[in-house]
Amino acid sequence: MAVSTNKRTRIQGINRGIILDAALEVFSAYGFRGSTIDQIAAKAGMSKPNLLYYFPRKEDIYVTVLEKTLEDWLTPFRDIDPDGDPVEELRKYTILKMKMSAAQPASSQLFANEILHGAPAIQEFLKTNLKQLVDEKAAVIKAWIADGRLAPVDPHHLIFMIWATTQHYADFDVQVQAILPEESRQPEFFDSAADAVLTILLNGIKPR
Amino acid sequence: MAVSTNKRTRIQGINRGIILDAALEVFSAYGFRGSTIDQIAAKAGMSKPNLLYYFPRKEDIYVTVLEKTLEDWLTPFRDIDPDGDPVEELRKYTILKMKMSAAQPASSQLFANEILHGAPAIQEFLKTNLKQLVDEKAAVIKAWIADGRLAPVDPHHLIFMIWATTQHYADFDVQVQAILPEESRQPEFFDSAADAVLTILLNGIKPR
DNA sequence: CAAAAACTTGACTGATTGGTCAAAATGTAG
DNA sequence: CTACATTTTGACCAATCAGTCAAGTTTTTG
Repeated sequence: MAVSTNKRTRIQGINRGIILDAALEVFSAYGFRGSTIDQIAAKAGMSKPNLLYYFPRKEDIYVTVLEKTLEDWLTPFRDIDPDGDPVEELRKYTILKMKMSAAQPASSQLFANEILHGAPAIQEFLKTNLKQLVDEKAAVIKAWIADGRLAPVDPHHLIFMIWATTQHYADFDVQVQAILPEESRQPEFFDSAADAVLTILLNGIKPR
Repeated sequence: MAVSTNKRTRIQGINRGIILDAALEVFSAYGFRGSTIDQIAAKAGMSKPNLLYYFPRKEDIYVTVLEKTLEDWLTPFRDIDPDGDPVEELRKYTILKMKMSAAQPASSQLFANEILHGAPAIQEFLKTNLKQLVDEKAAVIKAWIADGRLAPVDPHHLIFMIWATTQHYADFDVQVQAILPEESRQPEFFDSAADAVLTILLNGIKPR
């Protein structure tokens, strides 16, 4: 992490990156209201006024982290290939999302928290950019169905289902870990989770 | 709502109920840290000191609402009948959860928020009561699979999948509404959502 | 290497908010 | 109707926290 973000100078690039990394951890754990600038500053290893030198308001940090995160999570969705094999494309996408849930639960949690509380910072984005992208991919799925290469299911709800299921493992991790039998709670646990999810999902949408 | 809760006196019963209803609305919308006692008191139509007369600490209100909510959501899960038809039992359960997501999104959101932030107030409950209940139902599903009445899938992950998918419609409502085509955003929208979810899910788990 | 620009921070401020308290108002039992 | 218990509230307090400011320190530039 710690990717330099819009570096005007060398130091700016480094420090903005450090701050955003710290902010992701803090905001995802405690939510916007539950996080303090002091916490983020401490985690970033700098004083509060120094942090405010880079991001004048708490909200600026939050929105910046959120937007960066959103882009990350949308990339694999964009990459769904209309010319690929339907089942294979959806398997690939689902596995990728499961892997992201395992590797970066914090960013999924940050996003979940934002939506859960009414998406005050990104409602516009959802209604415009995201909606357009989803409509696009829904059309692709519709075409696959028309060609008889996928069972007839509502594309939007199929997309929701993949999102819900995969992100569940990041967002509800505490619950998953509390419930799963001890022997399943290994590092490779995500593989078997992906297996189970894919079995049900793919059998559910294969053409009949 | 406004069910009298452990009424010592008539007034206590009424007012505790009113407070808990108000608290559910406020906490689910803003989270624990994001909600203020003043907000809850205002929504309950009483002064802050009066509210604190019934629940001495903010956390007391929160925990009480959370526990009440949890019980509500677990009841239909408990009711899954080992002697019923597997596919029919899971269909019934899924539809019920979809309906609850539509009718009481606030309580689902309250719970989601708690888990999302590490379940500080109910971790013990998850590890003991909930785990035991889930293990029980997982055993039922396992038996169904052994009898060839259900496709072989990991029971725990199947349960997670149903939870994730159904609660998604309550917890991510803002996103769902932002993305769904306008013509699908009718009151009956939940029926078509349930349809789509059930189609995929049930086809995914029917014995092959 | 000197001057300017960029960066850093201790000390502070005002607003918010969880919780207290003592006095008043209301309800209830005999 | 009276005495007692319960309920209600305005005024207040202490802690927390976002954001400011002025005075420093470090880095860059010519």
